[in-house]
Amino acid sequence: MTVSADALIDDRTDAVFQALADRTRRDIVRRVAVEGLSVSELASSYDMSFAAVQKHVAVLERAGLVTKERVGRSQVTRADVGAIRTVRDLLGELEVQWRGRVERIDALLAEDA
Amino acid sequence: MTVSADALIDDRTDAVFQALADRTRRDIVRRVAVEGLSVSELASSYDMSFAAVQKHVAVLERAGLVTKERVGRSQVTRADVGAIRTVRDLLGELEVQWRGRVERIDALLAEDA
DNA sequence: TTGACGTACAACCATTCGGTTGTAGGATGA
DNA sequence: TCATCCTACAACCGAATGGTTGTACGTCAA
Repeated sequence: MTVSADALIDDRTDAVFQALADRTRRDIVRRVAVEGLSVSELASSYDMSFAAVQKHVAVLERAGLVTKERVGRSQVTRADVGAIRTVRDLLGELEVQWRGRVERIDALLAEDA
Repeated sequence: MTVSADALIDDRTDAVFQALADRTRRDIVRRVAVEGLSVSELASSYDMSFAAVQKHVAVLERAGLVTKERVGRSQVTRADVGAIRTVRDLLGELEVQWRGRVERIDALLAEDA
């Protein structure tokens, strides 16, 4: 049970970091964090085809960083509330483990002194 | 000047997120955050070739998340002190922008009430 | 000196990625 | 209704990724 759960978490984490590993997608997240934007509004900001931007939004959506909501004929994209916090927490966990290492080093230094 | 500086930051950020977008590499970072490990010590933990693990370490090193130090015939890998914090700060920045959006929504709700 | 160990790196392979163009379908306004 | 706007998606392409095996080089111990 926990094995498959861990695998799911890993899948999710893979997807999230992969999604953020592209500057266009990071820029999209920044912009839709400020206000909801349609795909075509987003597309007009970048020097690439509409389809390319559409793919980027799809990647972000699959990673759960962004949600889409149909409004009339446009599809309004918004940053997901909890997702960014989740990523930061993952990094925070890493930082805690790293801090443990630093404390060990400090302890060793104190021992020498 | 600032343009090229921004481009460099983007390159770095691309590399960091990309490096963390693989569960084996995340696991390596976690482990070398606790204690320095040689590449072969790392390699013995994963069900893949030595060369594959070596490549993963190289990716982490290029992203600046990890440093290698020669000790005898082994190459001790350690998590880089500032790097993880840098990544967390990047996420923090995103979260600040997202929080700005939430405050706008709160303001609108207050207006209605 | 000679093995054995730890590492580096090249070459190769299948798959994924980031981009393109083209086609098709649902919603809107005249 | 009909032209237009916005979106969706398939097919394709070159480059990068994640893995493999094989070869070569430095370092240590006997």
